[in-house]
Amino acid sequence: MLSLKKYLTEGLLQFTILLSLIGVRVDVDTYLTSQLPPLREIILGPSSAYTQTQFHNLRNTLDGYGIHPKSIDLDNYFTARRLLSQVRALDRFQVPTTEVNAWLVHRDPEGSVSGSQPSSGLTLESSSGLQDVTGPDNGVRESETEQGFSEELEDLGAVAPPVSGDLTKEDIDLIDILWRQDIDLGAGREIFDYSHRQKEQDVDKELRDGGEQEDTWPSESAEALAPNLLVDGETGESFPAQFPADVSSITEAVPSESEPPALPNNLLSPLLTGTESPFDLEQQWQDLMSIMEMQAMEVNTSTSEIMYNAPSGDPLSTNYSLAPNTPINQNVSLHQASLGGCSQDFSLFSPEVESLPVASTLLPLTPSNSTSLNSTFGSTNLAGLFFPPQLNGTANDTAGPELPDPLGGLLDEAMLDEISLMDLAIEEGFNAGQASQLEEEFDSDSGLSLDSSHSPSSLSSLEGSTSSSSSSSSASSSAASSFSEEGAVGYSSDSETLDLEEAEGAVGYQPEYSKFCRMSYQDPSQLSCLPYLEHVGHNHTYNMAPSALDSANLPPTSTLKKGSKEKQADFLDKQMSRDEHRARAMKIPFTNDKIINLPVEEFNELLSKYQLSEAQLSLIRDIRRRGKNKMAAQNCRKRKLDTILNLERDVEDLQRDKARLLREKVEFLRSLRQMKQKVQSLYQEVFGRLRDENGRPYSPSQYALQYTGDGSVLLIPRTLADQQARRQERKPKDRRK
DNA sequence: TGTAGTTGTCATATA
DNA sequence: TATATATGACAACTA
Repeated sequence: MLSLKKYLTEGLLQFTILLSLIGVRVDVDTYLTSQLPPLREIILGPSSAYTQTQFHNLRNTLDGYGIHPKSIDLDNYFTARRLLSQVRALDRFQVPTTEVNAWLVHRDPEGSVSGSQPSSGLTLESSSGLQDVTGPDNGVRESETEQGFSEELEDLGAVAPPVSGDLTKEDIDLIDILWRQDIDLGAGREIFDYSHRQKEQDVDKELRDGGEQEDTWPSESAEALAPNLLVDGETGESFPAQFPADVSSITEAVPSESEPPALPNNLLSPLLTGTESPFDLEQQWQDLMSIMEMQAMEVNTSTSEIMYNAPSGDPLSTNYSLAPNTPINQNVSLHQASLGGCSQDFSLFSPEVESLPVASTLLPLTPSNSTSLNSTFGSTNLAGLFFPPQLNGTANDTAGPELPDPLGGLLDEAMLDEISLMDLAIEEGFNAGQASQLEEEFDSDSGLSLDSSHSPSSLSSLEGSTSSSSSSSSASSSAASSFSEEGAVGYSSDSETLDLEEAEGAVGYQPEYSKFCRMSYQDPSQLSCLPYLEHVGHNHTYNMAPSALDSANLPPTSTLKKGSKEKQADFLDKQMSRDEHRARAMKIPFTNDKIINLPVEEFNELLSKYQLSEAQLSLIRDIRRRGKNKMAAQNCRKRKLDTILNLERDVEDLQRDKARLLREKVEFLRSLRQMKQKVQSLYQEVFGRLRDENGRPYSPSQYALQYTGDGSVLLIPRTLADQQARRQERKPKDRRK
């Protein structure tokens, strides 16, 4: 038996290692917080809230269920009070944290392992040690919670890689072996559970022998500890069941009821079978593997959430014992653990109690109601507040399956969103890379030439230059000054003829753009240094003054020959624009640069200085108009490009926001589903315990529980409950109107 | 030769 | 009304 326990313990431990390596985090702290007291009680003993014998309050009555002064059923009474308190605690909407703790396990030397074997492991020290472990974790969880969901998602996987990086070959082999072990683990979960219970019974026995326990640590708590450990259908981990503890108390309190006296284990067994019978272990592993694949795709938690939030009735999700109760993500925080102590730790590895198929376990308690309980969940009763009547009929079939509810549509919608979320996640990653590529490269084949750095204007935009100044009114003085320094587009400033005073008032353009344009005529070979400008063969110098072109393009005169001068003249002719040719032909006495860029006043003054014919004046005005329009066209194209780029960025941002909101929505829906399951189980349990004056259970078809605003639970006739439900249904409709 | 991208130009609208 | 600017559309040019 010891070897078997050791084997299984190691299996659990190794499975946890495996989970941590694949990035699955299992939150232990969740189950140790005040939200779920039973586990802490099981470990540390019952809290005062549940064990205090409030004799001064014995006459308090739970609505519809009082304590008869002559036959005080304290156990039943306090159980009912606890249930009521849990029902009242449900109004606090609670988003489950996705905190997961994993353990970086090292194998202790054999001696130490044997020394910390389960048989001698669970002592009071171990429980205190648990607190020590969970203490700092809580702090971590709180800080992570503050960071927010999206940030948490963005940080996924930050811790896990080093673990695998430290793996030795032995570790890998071990993981491989364990992986196969774990695949077979499901078949032996009953054994698992039994071993755990056996272990706990050993512990209990040891505690009794040691006599170190106080009286307030009753043996029944240890007994409750043992039978209430359930096995997680997915991980094989043992976890305490919340309700079976009550079940045992019920059987003790009401032995003469329809339920025959049964050992706690016997009570647990149907629960276990109820939990596991629907499970196809192979299917579970496929699910797990699919999660791993999703995570490998860097779809982060969203995909795993998708897996867990299958639509109602989806056997995958409904049978997924991990699903709503074991939020996982890739946040892996590693804790040190030893083989010896892991068995105790695993007992804490419990999903939330809502996952338990309470309904199915409770049915045997009220066999007389079993046929009519389905109708209990009418639209007006407590469950009716959460479940539609037409769907509640399936509530008792199995506790595991998803409860159809009014939110089914939302869930279905969520599933659709999740599908798109997955696409988004993939798409998001792609866009991120694309965006970075856009920033890094200046090449694009898009028809819109989004980052067409072939165009000098886009180059200027990518350099982060003053696009606004260029796109805005070009007549600004700053733009003009920059223009005076860098020269205009295509209308190179003739430094020999154009003084700065005249140029100051000229219409400016982007300096960077002008810089490259000047490069193009000063030294065309420099274009080869800019591959994105290589194939730009357009003439940007058609307005350039011939003198400037000469100085810029002509090789040293010493090397010139007479023949080459003609070639240079032809080259210069080709470099000149049509307007320059015309201006030359018309003998316009000033440069096109001046014609285009001078302010109107100065331009008029310039015209007044010369006696020009009508043809000349017309040509000058055309040159000025075309030149300005040319720059305007360039500005316009650049603005268009900037607009497209900004829109692209906005789309990416919106996609990111949408994905984040979808993830949050999935989280909320998951939490809502958990609460609904809890409400349903509590309702059934409370209703099943109610007895009339003759000690007979109430018929769900005739009575229903109603959850009033002041927190009390009333047992009312079903007809009345139906009426009230109809009123509640009308209210939202009226509001819509 | 066809195609895509760039640029210049025209026509038009607007400030 | 004149001027400047913006923009769609088209053509020319180049790779």
